[in-house]
Parts: sequence; C-alpha cells; structure tokens
Amino acid sequence: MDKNLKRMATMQRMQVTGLELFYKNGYYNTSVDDILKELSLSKGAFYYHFDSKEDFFTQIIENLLVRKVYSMLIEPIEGHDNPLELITNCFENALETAVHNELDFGFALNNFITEFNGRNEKIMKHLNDILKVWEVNLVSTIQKGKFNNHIDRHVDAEGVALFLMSSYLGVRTLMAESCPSARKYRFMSQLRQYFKALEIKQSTF
Amino acid sequence: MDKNLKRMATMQRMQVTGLELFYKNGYYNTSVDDILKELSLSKGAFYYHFDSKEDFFTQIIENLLVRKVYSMLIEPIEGHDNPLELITNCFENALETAVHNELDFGFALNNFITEFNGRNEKIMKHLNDILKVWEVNLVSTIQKGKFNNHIDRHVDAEGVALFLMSSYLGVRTLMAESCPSARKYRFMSQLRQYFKALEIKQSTF
DNA sequence: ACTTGAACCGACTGGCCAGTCGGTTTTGTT
DNA sequence: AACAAAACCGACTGGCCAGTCGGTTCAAGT
Repeated sequence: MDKNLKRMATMQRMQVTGLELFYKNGYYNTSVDDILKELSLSKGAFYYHFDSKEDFFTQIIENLLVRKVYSMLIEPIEGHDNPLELITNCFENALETAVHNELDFGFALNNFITEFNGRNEKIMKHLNDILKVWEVNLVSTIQKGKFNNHIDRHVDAEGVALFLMSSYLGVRTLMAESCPSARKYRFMSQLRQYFKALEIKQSTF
Repeated sequence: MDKNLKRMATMQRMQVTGLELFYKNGYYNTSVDDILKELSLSKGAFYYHFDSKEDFFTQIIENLLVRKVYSMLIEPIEGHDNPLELITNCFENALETAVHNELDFGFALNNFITEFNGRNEKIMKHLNDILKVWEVNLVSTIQKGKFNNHIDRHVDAEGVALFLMSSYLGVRTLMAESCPSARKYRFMSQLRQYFKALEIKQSTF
C-alpha cells in the first residue's frame, strides 16, 4: 500500500482528468490521447495502469462518480429533520453548482446514462446501481418523513422518489441548455409547490 | 415538384432510417454507411442528396423531429378544455409509446440534446428551437387555464412549464433504464398530485 | 555500484469512418 | 433511337483512435 503510492497518485490523476473530459465531451468523443495530452503522459502509462478505455471508465464510476453522487445527493438528505426541507436544500445546493458551470455529478450521471443506454450493457449496470442507491435512499427518507408526520401517510414514496429524480435529471438538461439561473429558481419554486401537496391533507392514490 | 418525386422519396427513406439509427445508437455512433447498408444504397447516393452528415441530421430535425414533437406534445394540449387534463392525457399517451419501446420523439429530443450539448452549437440551435416551441405552447396553455378558472391565478406559468418539461425528459431517461410501465404509472400519479396543487387555492411563489 | 522491477515513453498497427470522385445506370425528353 | 440529366455506385483518401510493444528511465533494495 505504501509502495503503491505513486501508482495510486497517477491513476487518480488520470481518473480525475478523465472524468472531466468525459463529462465535457462525452465518452465516445474523448480519446485516450486527449486525456493523456492534458496530463503530459503517454499511451504506455495509460495501458500500464488500465486494461482498456472501458475498464478505465468503469473505475472512474466506482471511484469518483459513486462517491460524489453519494456526498451530493444522498448524504444531505439523511437526517431526522423534515425530509422535504432536506431534499429542498439538497437540490438547491446541487443545482447551484450547475449554475456555476461546475462539474455536477448528478448531471454527469444523466449524460452518461443517455450516452450508454442500450449501447453498453456493462457500463449501464454500474450507472444503474448508482441510480438505484439514490432511489432507495429517497424512498426511505420519505418513508421516515411519513412516520414523523412531516409527510402525509397516503403518499406513495416510490412515486415521489421517481418524480424527484425525473425532475432533477430533466431540469439539469434544460439548465445546461440555457438560462440556468432563472431556471433553477423557477424549478425550486415548483418543487416547493409540489411538496405542499405532500404535506398534510389526505389525497394521493 | 413533380419531377422531384423520386428524389424526395429517396431522401425521405434515408431520413426515416437515419432518425431510427441515430435514435437507437446515437449520432456519433452511427456511421453514414450503417444507414446506407440498411437501405442498400451507396455513399454516392447519400452525398448526391446531402452535403454532409451534419446537413443530413439537420434536415432530419426539421423534417421529422419538429413535426413529430409538435403532433405528440404540442397539438394535443391545444384546446379550450382544462389544460391540466389535456396535459395529463398528452403525457399519458406520449409515455405509453415509450412503454412499447416505440420511437418516442420527446425522448429522441432529450437524447440528442444531451449528445450535442456544448459540442455542436449549430445543431443545438435547432434542438433548442423545438424546446422553445414546446415551452411557449405550454406557457400559453397554462395562462389560458388561469383565465378560464381551471388553474389558480397565482401560479407561475413559466415555472410550471419548466417543471413539466423537466419531469417529462427525466422520466423518459429513467423509463428507458428499467421498468418503464411501473414508472410511467407512478409518474402519472405524481403528476396528478402536483396538478392538484395548481388547481384552486392561493399559494405559489 | 549493481540489479530489478515498476513506471513511463512513443512509434506503430489495424480498423473505422466522413467525404471524394470518376464512372455506370436509370429515367425522361425529343 | 439518341441524348442529357438525374440518380446511384463503390473504390479510394486521409484522418482519427484504441490498443500493442520494444524500449528507456527512475527508485528502492542490497
């Protein structure tokens, strides 16, 4: 582990730069050489550390994407406060990074899913796993909210989770397209609107 | 116009097949030869009718995508009935085609936007125009609903339109990934839930 | 100083693909 | 039939790119 320090450092550098470029230009539009040029490294170094471009990407998912999605979209909603508030704040923060054009891992996830959907089963499996974790955590957070009387007990937790994930992924696509700031603001307003429908009264189905 | 009949027919065939393959495999992952093979046509035929792959795709957008999005997502919400009902039915139908794995033009739009975002300004312009038309029509439908007392007059029409577009694009991504039928059902339930919050009371902002 | 293996270099291969171009066939016109 | 234009053919070019491989450099141990 100590001897592997240099190895780890190089691999890490490659992965970070790789994710950046894959995020910006897409997987298929980013050549291994593009990444290597950025780092002043050579093909030899790359294939010394990774088996293939696909293997490289898989490791990026496991080492970077999973963790970041976790820390940005999952951890912030764990807690005993009102889940609707937690989720609101979480989305607010996540979308704020989007406004500043920073690397948004939720969006990266969305892009990669779109890019690999129906084209690369192996990679899709990894991406789906992340979605699954997100979904499961949303559902359990909402269930908890029902127990604690923050959320009406008739609401369908799975449905809400799906709706939240959908609208988040969708708005990120639209924010990338134009007026991110205004759209973030409008989106958050509507989210609050939607949450009101989940709060107290009897309804759902 | 009469003399051009064969020309038109061939171009049409190419475009229809092109859209299918671009939809299935993505633009960059579909070679011109792939499309030609499908049609038993040659490179010569292709470049006789189109200037470039990009020109070809642009014409597909203008001739097929625009019209289909219009007929599937815009026309159905024009009318004097309750806009919330119109939109509900429209989404219901649109998502139903998705369940059957048919070519869904709303989804195609979503995929192409993701694929070209930040990578091809020229094509993005065309795609954005479609989104804009969709948005404008949603907004005016909602405004009309406010006038006709179907929708609370405090609601932010632009916000609702954005939220609807977002959630639609997002759920399509998630439906493609797994359990489309169940997700469609859940999504529609939540959409109705959200619409309830827009119906009568004072709120918004 | 010498050895050894990890880390890295970069020229090269083979395949794919957008676009070209000289040629052939098909179609319509006279 | 004769001709011209439209439609189509397919071999070829040049560039890109994933992956290979024989070689060099560097660092640690002895």
